[in-house]
Amino acid sequence: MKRVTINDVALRSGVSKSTVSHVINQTRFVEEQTRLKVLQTIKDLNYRPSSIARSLVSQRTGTAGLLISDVGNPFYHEVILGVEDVALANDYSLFLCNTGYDLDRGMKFIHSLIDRSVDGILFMSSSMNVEMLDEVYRNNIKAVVLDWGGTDVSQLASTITIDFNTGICEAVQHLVSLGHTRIAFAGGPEGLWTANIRTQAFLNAISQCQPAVEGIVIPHGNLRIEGGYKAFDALSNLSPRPQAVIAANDLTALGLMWAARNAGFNLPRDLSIVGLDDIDLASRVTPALTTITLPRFEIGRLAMQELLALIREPEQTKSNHVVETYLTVRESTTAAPITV
Amino acid sequence: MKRVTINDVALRSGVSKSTVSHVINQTRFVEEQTRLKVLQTIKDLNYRPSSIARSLVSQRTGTAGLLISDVGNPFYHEVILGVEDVALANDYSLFLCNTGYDLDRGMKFIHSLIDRSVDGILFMSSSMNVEMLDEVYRNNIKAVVLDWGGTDVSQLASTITIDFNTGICEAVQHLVSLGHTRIAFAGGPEGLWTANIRTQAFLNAISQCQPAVEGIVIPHGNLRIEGGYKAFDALSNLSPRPQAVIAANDLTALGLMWAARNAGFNLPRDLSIVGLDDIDLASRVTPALTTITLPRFEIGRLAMQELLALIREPEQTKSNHVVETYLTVRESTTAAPITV
DNA sequence: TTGAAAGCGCTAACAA
DNA sequence: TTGTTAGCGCTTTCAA
Repeated sequence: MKRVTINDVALRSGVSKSTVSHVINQTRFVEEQTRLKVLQTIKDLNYRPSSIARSLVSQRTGTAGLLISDVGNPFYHEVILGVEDVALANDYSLFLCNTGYDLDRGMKFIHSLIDRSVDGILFMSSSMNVEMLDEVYRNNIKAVVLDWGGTDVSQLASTITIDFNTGICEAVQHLVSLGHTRIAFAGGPEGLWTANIRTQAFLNAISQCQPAVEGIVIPHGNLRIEGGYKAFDALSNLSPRPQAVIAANDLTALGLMWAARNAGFNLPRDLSIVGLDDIDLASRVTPALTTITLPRFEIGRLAMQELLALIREPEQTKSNHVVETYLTVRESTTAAPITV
Repeated sequence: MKRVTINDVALRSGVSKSTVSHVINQTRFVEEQTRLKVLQTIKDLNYRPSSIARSLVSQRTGTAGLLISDVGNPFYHEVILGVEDVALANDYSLFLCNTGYDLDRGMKFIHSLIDRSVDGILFMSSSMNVEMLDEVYRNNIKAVVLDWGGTDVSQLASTITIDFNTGICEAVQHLVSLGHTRIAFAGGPEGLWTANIRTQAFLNAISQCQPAVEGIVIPHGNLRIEGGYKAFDALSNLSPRPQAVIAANDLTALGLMWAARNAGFNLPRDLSIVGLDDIDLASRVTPALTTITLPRFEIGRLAMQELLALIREPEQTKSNHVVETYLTVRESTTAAPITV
């Protein structure tokens, strides 16, 4: 049960290895008759070239690493699909590297990817650092970094940043058009960059888009459902209570929603809620969640496309893409009660 | 910026390639002094052996394919973590292959994995078929199949099956001990094997564990939240209405829960609900969902361990593992109302 | 129009 | 105790 090699094909078709190779890769002219014979033999023997051997000579593997904090995070789900979509279409295979928010584990993965000579690495994990990027760069491996809050890495990699301002601005305008004048924002954990950037975008949106509106930040969330419960308590204690709230992510929004209902609220009448992320669940709860959508599938595609560009045109300068967010209106927002 | 090779190390340390190789792999005795010198040079040059070159000679890549229907499916989340856990500990890297329930796409992935000479493949996708398995087998690649409903494949691969009977039996007993005598089961789509096996397990549980209980199957769910809504309607129309329901999966259970609440039910008093899967969300909703737990992390670990065993001991016979499920009691089940 | 041969970076049998 | 050398399966130059 030995592997069929190019030699077997050559021998069986009475030609040399190089002819077989050229037939396969269409890399020089081969007489039609011999070409057909070779092709037939390949079929007969069910021959498939070893990409290992190919990689050794071509110095390219057709593989990339996908460094990600947590596959289970609904945010990444469609991002991964987008990445994979482009990868598959370009005959690239992806190594899954789930850091679990652990830097050491991340470094282990990076080394393993370097050893395996991947052509590129997609950094989609907050649990990365410049050291990793440096090491990757020194090994001449291309990298694309998604929405990282750390120091400037544009010398080492291409980057993709998500612009929360556009979406949050739309959300604020939407709420204002519904008559809301006090809008709360249920933020994430204080130390977390990905959370801070969202809170900041909210404050920007208020001052830039609707300076007349009063924006109230409810801090210390945790970007999970329980955080939404707590945010609801905090919100309830405000006086006067805001009738509209934008959450730092959809899970927080769902937590708010469920806590509000448990407190006897009629939704959306008593409280307009806007999420952020547009996870699967968002459109499937009742009332369906109005939320700020991140085009995640497109982000994934873009990231992989950029990586391929970097790999294929080594001279190409690294780019910094910005992806905009936008509001998706569903049922969880409604007109503010009329104040008499 | 050329890659550092074993030759560079050999030259720089004034020894031969083989000595360097033997130092690295500890595969024959090397005098302490030269050993140290080689080690030092490796550090100085920051040398890392190319696993591509290694694979070419060893005929082993240290890679495996993870064929999965949908990374976003919460069921697979912890399974993946388990797989990865064992993989990383054994210096194995995983190729992510997300079939998206598409057989053609699956076959494309299989071919790509064969070309890349993976040592083994984990089939965790309902969208597979025997043809794939056959092709993999013919290429001398090991395979482990998780919980597949198709024909017997024990000649081609090791298998892991999930035993729903144990968990569902426990659930039925739990409900009976709470005083319930009519128990509904909200099933999945009719054609789907993974759904049928669960319904069947429910019927078995009734007849084997608690034949005195009346079991009512509500068919045609879709294993999603909306399916739970519909199941609630169906359930409401039953007369007398069952006061306890087991759902084919957690999402269905959540749908039931939310529909019941929208209908003004007081939960769990008016309806005891049991889920199946124990997804993350299950413990975080209110009331927290009593559910039948699948030890998913362990399933993942087991699958990868079995694959490694197959790879490392080619003589080993393929095994068929059975993993048991069990009940996790939370808040969504309570005593049946006393019938006067 | 095709073949021979060198070489990608490594391991391991055979020599010394 | 270590070095020489023949591959692993392929691509690609150079020659014919």
